[in-house]
Amino acid sequence: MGLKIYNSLSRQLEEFSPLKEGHVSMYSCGPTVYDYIHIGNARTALVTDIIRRYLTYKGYTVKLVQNLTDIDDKIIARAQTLGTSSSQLAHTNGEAYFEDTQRLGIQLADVHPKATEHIPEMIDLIQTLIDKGAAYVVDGSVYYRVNSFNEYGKLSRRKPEDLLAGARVEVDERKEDPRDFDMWKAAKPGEPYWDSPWGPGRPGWHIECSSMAMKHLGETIDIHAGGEDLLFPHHENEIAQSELATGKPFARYWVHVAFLKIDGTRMGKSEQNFIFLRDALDKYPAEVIRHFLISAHYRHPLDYSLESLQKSESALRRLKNCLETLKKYEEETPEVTDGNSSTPRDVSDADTDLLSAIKTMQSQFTDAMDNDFNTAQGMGTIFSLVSQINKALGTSNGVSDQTFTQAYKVLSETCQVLGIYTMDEQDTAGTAEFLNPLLELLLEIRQDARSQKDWDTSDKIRDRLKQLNIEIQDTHEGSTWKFVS
RNA sequence: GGUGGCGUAGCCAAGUGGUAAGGCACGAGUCUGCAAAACUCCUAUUCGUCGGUUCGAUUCCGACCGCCACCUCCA
Repeated sequence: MGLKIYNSLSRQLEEFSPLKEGHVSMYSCGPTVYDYIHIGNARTALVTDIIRRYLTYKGYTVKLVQNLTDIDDKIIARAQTLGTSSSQLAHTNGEAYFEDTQRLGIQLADVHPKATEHIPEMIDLIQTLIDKGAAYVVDGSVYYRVNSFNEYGKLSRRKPEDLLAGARVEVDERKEDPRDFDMWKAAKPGEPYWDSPWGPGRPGWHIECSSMAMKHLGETIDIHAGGEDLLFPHHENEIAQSELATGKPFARYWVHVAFLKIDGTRMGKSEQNFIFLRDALDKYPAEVIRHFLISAHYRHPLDYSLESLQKSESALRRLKNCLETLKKYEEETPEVTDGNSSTPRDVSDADTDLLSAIKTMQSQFTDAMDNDFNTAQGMGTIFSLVSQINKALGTSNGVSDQTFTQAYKVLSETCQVLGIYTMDEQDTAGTAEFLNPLLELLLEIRQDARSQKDWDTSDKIRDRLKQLNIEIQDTHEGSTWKFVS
């Protein structure tokens, strides 16, 4: 079964086949950098990241472009209140965006174009549209003539009369039609501007994405992603501009990510109910936040709460325990490298069972992800395998080290598609190495005390270490320690 | 008013025209000197309500109730 993607344009699940075999071009609408991003913004960025990781896992070569809108009304307004320049503010927040998303484990896109660095391309595109009679100039601003594109509304399924009936459409006497939107905004006094054939001004939001997407990915791109709020008018307008200019389909698959909610309503900057991603990252590990954000299908709303994050933390602990146990197995197993790996060895029933469970997980995980990137379901398959591995680990019923090694390999690779298991050593690793001999000594002393039933000493060591965030774990194979928070 | 979506156990959340994945919590157990940690097991005759189609519906259709979003800058 191949990959299916829900295409907002057709409102259907479609078989995915890229324009150029083996290659996928993907554009994701990035942030307007007038502030830090919140967790809701992060959801879209994360979904994009996972789609890209999965396509790569499937063997595609993916080119991902994600823009930065670094000039717009909000940036100008915010810069004024902060007493800084728009470009400085955009630069600072742009850097913060990269910092935050990378902390979340989101890989950098192949290109992160900035609007202000593509003004000539935008001017060209606007000129093309004017030449085609699809735009008109009024007082130094350029408007797109919606009436000139008869497919307008095909993405959002909005009819002209519906739009007009809304009564919330901005009234601007200078427009021929209330639906027309600006591609070039004439600069008001004091605003930053770029020169253009129509006078000083700045690009409109929609033209930015049209022109940057086409510049970096060509006239037709495979996947265009963004938050569901962008469907109208942003994406509708991108289509109108791009398709009228080129006469070709702009994007073949439109992917829209549902909102992150908080207390049942949308998390949004205007609602003032958001939580900055960086603040969340200060409290929870990146994998926990990732786990939470992908615990529901991307087209379904997800409600943010501390409780949900705690659930993710617990779930992830279960996964990590399993992975770490398997990893130890691998380290303790000398690699058999006789150059001929087909050496026959005894394969027990238990091996066969676990090996088949691993295969089942792989195919079910792929099925889940092939079904419009169903991360929630994919996660389910991962945890089912964890359960089976734990059983095998617990019973020591003759599962070979090689099988556990295989389990570790497959499980960790699968988790990495979702980005919920990083093999990077924790920053505590160095400290742990230093402390280990000391702790070994303490554990030894404690063990002596326990042998003599000196519970006071034994418990004192345990309790005092606990106060230092070091937890002693007594197992049947002796005592171990680890950091807890 | 127009458009789209959602309602599944205590909570979160997949899913299918043929009888409900997974996670968290709870409870029980294994281990332990006691704990903790870890692991195992257990938990929905039922999928908002009412009708209809069907041999059979949670899944399809209709109505209703409740919730959310977009139509204005927002991922």
